Amino acid sequence: MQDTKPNEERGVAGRGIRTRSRASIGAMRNPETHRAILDAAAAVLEESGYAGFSMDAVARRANSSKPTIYRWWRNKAALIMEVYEEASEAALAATDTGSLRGELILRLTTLWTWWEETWGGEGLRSIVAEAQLDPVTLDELRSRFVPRRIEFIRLVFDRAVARGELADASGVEVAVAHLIGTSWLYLLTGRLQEREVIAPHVDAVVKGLATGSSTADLPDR
Amino acid sequence: MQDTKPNEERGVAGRGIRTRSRASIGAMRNPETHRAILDAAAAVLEESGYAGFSMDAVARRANSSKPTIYRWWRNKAALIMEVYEEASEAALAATDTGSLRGELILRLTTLWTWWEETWGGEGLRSIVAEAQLDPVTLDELRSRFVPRRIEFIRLVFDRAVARGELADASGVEVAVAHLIGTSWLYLLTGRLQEREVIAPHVDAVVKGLATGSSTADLPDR
Amino acid sequence: MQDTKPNEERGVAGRGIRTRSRASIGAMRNPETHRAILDAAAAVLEESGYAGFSMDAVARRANSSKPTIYRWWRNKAALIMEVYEEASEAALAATDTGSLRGELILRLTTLWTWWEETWGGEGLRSIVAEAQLDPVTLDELRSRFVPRRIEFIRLVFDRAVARGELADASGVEVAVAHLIGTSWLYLLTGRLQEREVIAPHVDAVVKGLATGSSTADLPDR
Amino acid sequence: MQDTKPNEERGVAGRGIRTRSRASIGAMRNPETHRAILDAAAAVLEESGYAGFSMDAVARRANSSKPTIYRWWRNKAALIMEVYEEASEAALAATDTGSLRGELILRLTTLWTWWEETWGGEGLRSIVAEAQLDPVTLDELRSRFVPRRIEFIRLVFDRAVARGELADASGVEVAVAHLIGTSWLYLLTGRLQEREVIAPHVDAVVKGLATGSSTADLPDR
DNA sequence: ATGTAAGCGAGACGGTACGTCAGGTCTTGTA
DNA sequence: TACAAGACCTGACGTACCGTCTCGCTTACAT
Repeated sequence: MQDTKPNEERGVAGRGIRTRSRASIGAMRNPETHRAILDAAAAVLEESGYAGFSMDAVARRANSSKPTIYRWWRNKAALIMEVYEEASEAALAATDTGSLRGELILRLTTLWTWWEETWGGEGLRSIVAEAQLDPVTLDELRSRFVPRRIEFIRLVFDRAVARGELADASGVEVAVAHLIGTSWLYLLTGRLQEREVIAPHVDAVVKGLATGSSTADLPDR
Repeated sequence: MQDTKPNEERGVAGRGIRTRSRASIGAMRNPETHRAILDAAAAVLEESGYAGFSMDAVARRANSSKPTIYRWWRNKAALIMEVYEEASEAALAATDTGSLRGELILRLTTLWTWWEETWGGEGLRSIVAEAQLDPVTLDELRSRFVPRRIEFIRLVFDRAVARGELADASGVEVAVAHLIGTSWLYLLTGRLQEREVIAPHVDAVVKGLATGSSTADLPDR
Repeated sequence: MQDTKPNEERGVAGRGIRTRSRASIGAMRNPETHRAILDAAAAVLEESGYAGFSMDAVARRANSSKPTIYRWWRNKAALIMEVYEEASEAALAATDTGSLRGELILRLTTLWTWWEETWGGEGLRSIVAEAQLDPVTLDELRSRFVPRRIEFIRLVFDRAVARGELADASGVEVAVAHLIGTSWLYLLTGRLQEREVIAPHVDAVVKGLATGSSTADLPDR
Repeated sequence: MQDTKPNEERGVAGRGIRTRSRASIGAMRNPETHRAILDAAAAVLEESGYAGFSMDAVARRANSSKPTIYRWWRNKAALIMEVYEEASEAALAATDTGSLRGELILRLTTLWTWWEETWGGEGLRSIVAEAQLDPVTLDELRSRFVPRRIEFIRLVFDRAVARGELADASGVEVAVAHLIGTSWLYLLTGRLQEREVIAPHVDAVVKGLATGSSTADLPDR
């Protein structure tokens, strides 16, 4: 995730542009190439968005080649997923504010802001869109990608349970789906700037959990 | 639905005043062709899904032609939106079971089932994916398409208010976003078969509304 | 060929643009419409050349409609042929300078100049190109159109025979084909500005005819 | 012929000095594909003529693809030109019968026959027609294509000069234009079957050259 | 030290779809 | 019945991007 070669000869140009092409380093995967491709992918997403994101553009930008990209990533979606996960982990560091509500609001606000102000949102929009085109990618999205995003929110609830703010973890499943689903909805419909809806949603979630998750007293239809 | 303007905008003035009459007499849009194209679009979605949905395929299937399709619909997304809205209105007729909870569960279950068992889900997935590719489509999605979907759920809450089951409409906004967001999340990640999550989500929503929407007693971060 | 309606209400705009649309004059062919279409065809050729010459453009320009054009002309080529013949007759009036050589040079120079400085050349280039696309048009070109163009040159030779400058008309066939063929070659390859080649060709023709057309003294292979 | 430059120009320097080596190693143009496309182009011309000649048809026939064709040929005209030049060189081999007249008649007869009995004529008709649609193609026709065709005839005259049958090369320019122009005229108007006109034209040319090209004794207009 | 096998760049390639253009026909309602 | 308006089908255009392939260079590592 970090360049570990201290003596690398990367040019001055910014992210994703290798100024000199370079050949193989032998019969092993070249980490510099790998890095350059990920950086280029991020840069292309940043500059051109999903609509302008083509494998050719990434290869050109990375001073690499399409076959090399396809050697390491199954397809466009896999590449975007990797670069998204890497960047989101770096950008969305853990927080602990001591209260469930505060932490959720902070976390979601940070997320929405990252989505809107970097290529992050474009990245996730790309992943979702690509997944609609290919069953394998959709499966990858469901079984691997989304669970990790869920974990990102779920941790907050786990901490609340640990410190006794929540009695148990029942209802957390629903709460997380509520927050993730709503966030995606706002992302995918271009409404990320409506940041003021975050607090009400968090409040609804927190209140729902606080009063217990029993549904026994609810009238059936 | 069924905006029949041939690609450029009609006048803005509403309220029954046609700002400009049709520029001339002459051949009118052929409703049979219109119908055939919509039917073909649905059929292609059904048979080939979003990945196999091409304007060529629709034109071929409708015994029509690409120029004719593009005369009436700006792009793929516009066509799918129209056919989706038409079909969803027909398939998801109103219900009234007398209780907010029951009605929401019924409505969502019906929706998820329609999505999964017809081309409906494929249609919405297509619309969302296409919107990520084109700003104009995204705008159309946000400003026209989603509000109508929201209305579909909101009506249920309005009825609950009318019959006194809910004190007021505060919090409905959040509740609707919760349900729509969650539904989209499950649709877009291929988890529509997990129908058992519907009830817990509805319960969370109903309970949240029942106990009032005040957040004054919630601890800030 | 001329507008014969003195009280017509043509606008001020130049050739080929009817400022107001007008409807049918009943169950007969409307000569004004006919005229407007021919004028529009010439105007479109002038402004956009063969590449930009479309039936839609002509209809629009004439404030007429495609069905009306197709009612009177079989296809694009037929329309261009008519407008070309009309204009060429008007532009290339007869001449009589008293000598075969002088008359041929004058006639050809006038023709090349008309081709180059008006839409005339574009018109003939269009006709030739269209004829390569459709056998019926090619037949029309061979059996009707070209003979008239040949006549245009042949007359000069006939006059030379009449005044005794030529002994007989033998060899005229070859001479005419030589001049027409060369002119077309220069037109179709975009070399009309090389006007200085006209005289040498005319000289070759005149000399060939003057010395008799007998080939008896020529060595066989 | 067979310019294999991928659409943009190579360096201008000629004479065996490659001004720039290939930017990189890597996959070379596949000669089989190149061959297949040329063959397919000829086959489509043969079977469907110019009217039925589409890039789609060629791509389909060659088991290739449109982008591949457009990678190597700027447009339809460029493709037809290459295939025409290749085939005409193969079909119209040099001849030497010892007399100017005999050689010209043989050469023209061979040409007209090849035009009429193979797709050759259709090819040239296509080239001429296409050139009327696009200025760049017209320029290519004038500056490169036609000079080569002229050379084909001019060689005959050069040989006649060499063996003393002609005093000098003056007048050859006119003679060649006469023969090419006439041949094109008969080709483009669908009169190739009138092979009997060849000899008179050749005779006119030969006689004109034999008696010198001086025009001093000709009366001016 | 040397052969081998992989990584790599360059980019050609087949395929599929895009959105547009033009030709020529058909339909509608007006004059 | 001629006409304008324009909808319509057909078929081709030239381009974009996908993911695969071939080529020949370079280099680590096993021999």
